[in-house]
Formats: sequence, C-alpha cells, structure tokens
Amino acid sequence: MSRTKTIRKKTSKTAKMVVKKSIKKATKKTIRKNTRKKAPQQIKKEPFVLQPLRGMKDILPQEQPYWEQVRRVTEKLAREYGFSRIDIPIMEFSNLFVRNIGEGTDIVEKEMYAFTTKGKNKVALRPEFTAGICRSFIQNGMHILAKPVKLFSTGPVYRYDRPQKGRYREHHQVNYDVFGEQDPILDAQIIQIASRTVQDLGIKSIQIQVNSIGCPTCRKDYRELLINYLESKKSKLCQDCKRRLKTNPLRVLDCKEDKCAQVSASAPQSISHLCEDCHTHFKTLLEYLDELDLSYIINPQLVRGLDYYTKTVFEIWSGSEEGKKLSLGGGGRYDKLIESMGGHEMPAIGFAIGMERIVEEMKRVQAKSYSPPRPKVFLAQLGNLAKKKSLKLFAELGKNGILIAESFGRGSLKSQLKVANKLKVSFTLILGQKESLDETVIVKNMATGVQETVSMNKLVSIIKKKLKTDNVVVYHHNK
RNA sequence: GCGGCCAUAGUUUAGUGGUAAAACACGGGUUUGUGGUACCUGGGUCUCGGGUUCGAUUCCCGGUGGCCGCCCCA
Repeated sequence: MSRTKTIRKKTSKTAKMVVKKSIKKATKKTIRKNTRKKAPQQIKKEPFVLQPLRGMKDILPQEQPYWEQVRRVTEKLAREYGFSRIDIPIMEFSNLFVRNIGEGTDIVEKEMYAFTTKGKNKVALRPEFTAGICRSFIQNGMHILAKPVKLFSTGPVYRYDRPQKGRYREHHQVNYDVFGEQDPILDAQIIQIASRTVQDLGIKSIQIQVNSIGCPTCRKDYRELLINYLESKKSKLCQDCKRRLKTNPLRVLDCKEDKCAQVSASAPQSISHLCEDCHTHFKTLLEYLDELDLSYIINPQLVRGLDYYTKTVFEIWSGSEEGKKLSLGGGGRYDKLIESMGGHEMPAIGFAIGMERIVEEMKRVQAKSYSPPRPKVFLAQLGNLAKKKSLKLFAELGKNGILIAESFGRGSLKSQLKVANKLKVSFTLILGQKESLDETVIVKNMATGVQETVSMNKLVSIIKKKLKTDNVVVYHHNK
C-alpha cells in the first residue's frame, strides 16, 4: 500500500486553514488568487514526505522472525564451511563497479545508484558485493593468507531499477566468496552451501541451474562463432537483441522474446565450444555434483549479467510453478578479476542470495522462523511510591534473567492487567501502596487468577521456581 | 529506461461536485486496587502540488509512491 503524507508545522497548517476560510469569504476571484499565491510561500517550510525512497522499505518487527532465521542459518552455515565475516562500505567509487562489472552490462549501464558527492567524487551505492570485496582483498594483502580464503558478508545492495514485487532498489544479500583455488571442487562446494542455505531455511523444492561460459580464450572463439550465427539470423531478432549483438552478444541467449528464443535454441552453445581446460573443469564439477546427489539442470542459456565471470555460472530457483519466476540467488567463478584489478593471480568463486526473495518464499511455504523469547512476567504498579520502586524491581528481575514486561505509563491496575493479558504472560506482579510499604509483592497467576503475597527479597527465587515448575499452559481471558 | 493500473482512519475496504462510512485494531470510560464479554467514547479532513468550479476527497494536469508487464536481476 502506498502511503504519502506531508508534514508541516502545526502553525502552518492552521495558517492554511485560516487562509482557506478567508477565501470562502472573498468574492472576487482576483483577491482569492492573490491570497492563494502568497499563502503557500508563507507556509511552505520544506515539507517532507512521509514515505521511504522509491524501491526501499522498512523491515518491520513482525517480519523480523524470518530475517532473524535467515541470519542465523546463513551465519551457522558460513562458520561450518570456514567462512570469515567481512564488512565493507556500502559506497565505492563508481569506477570500481563500472570497470569490473562491465560497462556494457545493464547493472552498470542503467541500474547504478550513483551520484556525485560534495567533494565532487563520483560514487555509487554497491550494486553487489564482489567488486568491493575484491578491492578490499587486494588492498589488505589477503593473498598472503592461507588458501582458500573464504569470506562472507550480509547487507544492503542497490540497483536503480523500476521496483516490483521481489525487486527493490535496496535489497539485502548474503554473499560468499572463496579465493585462491581453481579446483572445480570449490565450485561444487559453493553450490552445495548455496543449496543447503536455501533448503535449511525451509525451501525444500529448488532447482539448480549450471552452465559454463568458458575462459577468456575459448570465450573469444565461441563469441565469434555466436556472432556469425546471430548475424545470419539478424532479421529474426528483436530490436534490443540487434543492439546486444554489438554490445554483449552473449546476452541475446537470455532474451525472453519468442523469436529470439527460437533463434538461440539452435545457436551454438558455449559448453560445446569450451577449451580443453574449461571442458574438463565443467565435467569434473558435474561429477562432484552427482556425487553430492545435488540435482541440477544444465542451462546453456544461463550467462548472467556481469562481465567478470569465467567458467562456472549457476543460479538457484525456487521449484514452485505458480507465481512469478525469480531466482533466489546465483553466482559463478571469476578467475581473472583480482588480477585485472591489479592484484596477484587469484582464482575465485562466489555467490549471493537475495534475502527479500528468500523471506518471501519462506512465507509462502510457511517455513520456520525465529522469534526471541517473550516475557512471561508483567510488572504492574499502583501509586506514586510503587511507581518509584518499580523501576528498580524491573531491573532487578531482568538482571536475574527473568524477562519482564511493563506499561509504566498507565495508571490504573485495570488497564495494566489488560496489557498483561494481551501479552499472554504467565504471571503479573502487582506492586501497590500497601505492598511497597510492606516490602512485598502480589504474584498473580494469570491462568488461574490465584494470587499470593510474597516478600520482596524472595521474589526472584520464587518467580524462577514458578516459571520452571509450573510450565504454565495459559488460558487467558479471551473468546 | 518504456507501457498499463492504482492512492480514503493504524489495517482492510465503502462512498460523494457541497469538508466522509464500516469492520478490525488502538486510546479513554462504565465510581473505591484486578484481565474476558457488553455498552459508551476518541481519532481521518480523503498521497502532495496546481487547474476547472460559488464550492473538489470526487473532474483535469503534474509530482511522489505502490502494483503489474517489458528490460534486467537477488
């Protein structure tokens, strides 16, 4: 739902209303217009709009259980596979992305969230993690670390695109990268973590798509072959693809237009034109995947939108048939990127998962989420003396590991019990004038309604015991 | 970046060229220190700006945002 509200100072609002009333009384149009023209200038004190920037949204407390679950599962798996966390800035010089993701790519061409700073620097919000991580890798001399170097990150990334469901200008990714190993066993392991991550989050039915786009050498040969083929069918391609033919011919294979799909169906496939090395690499990867019992399909059309990939590329799709098809994550090998950025020769492979899409899918399949423990005890206070003492008591119970809720701002016991009921606590502690003076507290069992008065210094141990033994199944007042 | 649909209370929705309604949610209350139900009661000025009009939430134009398709991607 869209929500737009403009906030002005209260006085301004009143001023506007006064103006409006005077308008009503005015009989001559000219007078009205003059009044109106001046009025906005008086009240127009930089109204701000009560809505997030396009394509950005809040992740509210009620959805946090899903996000928390994603954080926990991904973190656990990352540790299990030996990844260390790295956090990098969300902004970099634009050129880092332009040069390394590729000038011809859509991400750079039209989706960069870029601007110029006060210091006249051209910067961009990161559209993905890998470029920044490689920058950091080189800058901090991580090539001397024992290989493989495994790094993972989570955080927001940005694409200046037209938003739709499952597609935001600000979205979050979990990102894994492995440096220093060219053996295809790493490719298999990365695909394994990727699919385990998704499945451990409760999304059981997934499809893994793999392809190999070769190394710069064989890709060059293949590229020529493909261009020749596409040139011969040029008349059957859509406008965009005619353009792509010059800028990024591989992308033609990805086009969803019917006529282009027909052309690319019989186009030469990159996997049949790999050099010896790339061919073996891909074949070995598939063997590892078979060994892992990971079911996959080879999608010769899968090329991905970033220039730095070599050899293996893959994506993970949810298996669901209905609804819009969106990939949950993807990645690939980029053996030449570090070197091309000025680092040492350093093969690498990585992948990213889109958190919003994962959460969306988790909701759809009603996957498990994680909610933090809720308070089981409510502290109600009555009267000034009790109110003063309640703050200390609250902290005292908290220190002893008893999660406690309150609504100190409320005066009446009735309204406080209402809140306690709504929070479904097991016990309510009632601290009134009398109890404050006697150094006691009333402990009320919310399920039975039974109350007992206990002395303040025994309260902690009594509550602890009750929470443990009673193991309360609460029947609260509601129907 | 292109095309289409949409915007009313916290939420989901009615409705009208003469300043708005329901359900649920929320706050307060139905006398003295006790939860539920019931009953009473409060809150929006109709996304923002401009135009047409005696008068616009309603009609027109523009902005902003959402959704859908394309492009592309997570």
